[in-house]
Amino acid sequence: MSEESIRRPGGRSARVRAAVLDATLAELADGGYDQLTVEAIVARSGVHKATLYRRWGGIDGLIADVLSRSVEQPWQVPDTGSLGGDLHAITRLIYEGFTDPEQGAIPRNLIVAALRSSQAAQALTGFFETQHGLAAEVVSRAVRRGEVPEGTDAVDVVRTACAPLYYRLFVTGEPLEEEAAGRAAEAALAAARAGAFLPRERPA
Amino acid sequence: MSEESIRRPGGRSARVRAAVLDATLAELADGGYDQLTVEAIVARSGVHKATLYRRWGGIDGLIADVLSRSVEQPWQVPDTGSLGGDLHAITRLIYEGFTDPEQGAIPRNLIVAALRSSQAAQALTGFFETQHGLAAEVVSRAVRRGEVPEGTDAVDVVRTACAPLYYRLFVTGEPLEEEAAGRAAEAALAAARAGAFLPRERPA
DNA sequence: CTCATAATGCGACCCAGGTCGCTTTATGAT
DNA sequence: ATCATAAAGCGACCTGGGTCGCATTATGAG
Repeated sequence: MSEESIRRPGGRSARVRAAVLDATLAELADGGYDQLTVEAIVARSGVHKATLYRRWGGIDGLIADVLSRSVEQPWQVPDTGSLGGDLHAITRLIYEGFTDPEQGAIPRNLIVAALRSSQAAQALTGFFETQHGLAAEVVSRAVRRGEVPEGTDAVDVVRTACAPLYYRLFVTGEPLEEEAAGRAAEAALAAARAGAFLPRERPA
Repeated sequence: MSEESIRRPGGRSARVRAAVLDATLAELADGGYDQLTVEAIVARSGVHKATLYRRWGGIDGLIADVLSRSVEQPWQVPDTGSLGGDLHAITRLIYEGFTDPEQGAIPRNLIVAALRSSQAAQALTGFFETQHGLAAEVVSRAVRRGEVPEGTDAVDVVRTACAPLYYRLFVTGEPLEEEAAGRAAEAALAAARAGAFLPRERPA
């Protein structure tokens, strides 16, 4: 949206954007969901309120922008040599990313904030599409190795591994322990091996 | 919270509560997340704004009340004779509940609304705790039948079956098809059979 | 039937979120 | 260096969510 469509990528616009995004993350870090107010961001960044509304349209657009920015920073897809190892590594990454006592609050609050706005929710959809696409690579490799049957829906394996973590964190509000993350990976692995992610043939 | 703690369960309080909750559901039905405003509910129910704030404290409390009310209406846990059949029935119930072209909007918007408030999110946690507890029965039966290994974490099987549906609907925003629901059940079944939900012994 | 009072109705009020028109600044092209 | 203009600053203003004090109603007890 507000990627490189800026007419003047020179100093000022960039500085303002950086200031606002930094302030947003900072606010997200110590504050949380409810404290993420335009006033606070304006106060912290020193940018005028009207400017923020003009460029982002409000909190929603701001969160969406933060999200789309985080997509641009790719991560290293694990490659341990086995599907089980890779899935465990992925769920562990998620687990650590969200539960780290210091840095975990930022992504956690970011997702929560994104869930609270229709506009940002769309950005979230794109975010996960990207992440799923990247992560699906571990399944493709496993198919090539013959670990799981050909025709296995790679993205669905990833979804199955990740879903329980997000489910706990953001839907049911249950605590997320390390063991739960491991189990989710284990379950996805077992299901994939059993062929649960093959295109179904009969309506059952 | 606001269950039977009402001092005057007689006509008026009950009428007001019914009117407000009905109006909330109605608003949830046709409107959606963002249209769920106090003004709209007040206008539709004929109840005064101040009354609503006094009794529920705002939209958050109202949603929480609607949620806790829906918990009281228990559902029939399926018993098809096999774990696979039961899990499929459960995910199908969820699928139909949320995707029904007419009635589906209400629970969908209700969850979305609940996700948007700290207070209602707590009510959601209780809601899922109850649902999980009920649904876990199908796993307990399967353990007794010897379908899955003894020691299997029943609630975790249920979580694994349900998580992908909620994940799609409320986190990633992907569409939820019937096939995806079936696959989730299938995956949970396969994983349970393979012993993925046994207490782990070694740190792996 | 009467009465104390819980609960709602009512409207004025406050204030934070968001908008608007204008001014000022700084970017990038000439 | 100059200049047209995109973008940010600025403050007044508007709107609507949320609160307060008081009047009114209806409930349930005696």
